[in-house]
Amino acid sequence: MLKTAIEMEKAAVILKLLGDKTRLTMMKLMDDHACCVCEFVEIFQMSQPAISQHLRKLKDLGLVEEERKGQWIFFSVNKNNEYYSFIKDILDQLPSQNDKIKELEENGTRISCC
Amino acid sequence: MLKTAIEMEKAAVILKLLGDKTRLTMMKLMDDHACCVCEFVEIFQMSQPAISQHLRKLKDLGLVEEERKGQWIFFSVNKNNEYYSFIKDILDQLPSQNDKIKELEENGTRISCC
DNA sequence: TGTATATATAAGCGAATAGTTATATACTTA
DNA sequence: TAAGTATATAACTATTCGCTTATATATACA
Repeated sequence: MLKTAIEMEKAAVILKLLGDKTRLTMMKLMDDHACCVCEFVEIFQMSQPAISQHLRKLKDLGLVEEERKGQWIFFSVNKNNEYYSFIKDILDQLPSQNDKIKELEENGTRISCC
Repeated sequence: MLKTAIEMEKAAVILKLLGDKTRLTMMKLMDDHACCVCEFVEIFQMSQPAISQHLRKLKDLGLVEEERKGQWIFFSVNKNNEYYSFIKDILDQLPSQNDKIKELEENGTRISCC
């Protein structure tokens, strides 16, 4: 039953990562929109390294992917990840965080993607 | 949007609790079976206080409920909890842990409930 | 090329976490 | 009531975690 053990382990690791309010909100946002680091800095009023470190943890597990667009690097949920459906079921039960994107747009701090 | 904020916060707290392999497995087991502390001690080969402390955290959040039956206290998932459906969706994606109960029965260390 | 902006990484620190051992409490049964 | 079993709690410890500051790297543009 090695596979079972590994899957419980993996599930626990994923849930632990999602068990942080900042990362959870980031994931919810990135499931709908590609976001860059500076947007998260604005949204969470948190230092840039702190945001980068959260994203790195998510990336290390394959939960998010990045795409550079010039100056910016856009992060989004990696929907090809083996565990995406597991994560998606969780994210779908969370309240929309789109108001945060709207705020960025109103502030003029939204980085548009193209 | 206070409610939204509270719910994200609560979701993160729940996910953090589930983000521990021992607690996650306990929850999966307790979703199907009422279990007592000494069974978990046997299953996880972990000290009794360690198990009690995990259960206390789950109980403090209202995720599990307990029922004393004589000498033993049986713990099970609290299906009346406001967030049960959130948790259930997660548990349903995990591999069955019933083999662990079967092992107890084979060892003669399963405490039957009545 | 030089300066500004965006992001990543490294080192360090305080708080939280998961386990331990020791001890207290509660129930069972002889 | 005394001894045994089940569970809880307290105190302690090592590790992990999330953040900070300082610095490095990468791109844009004048």
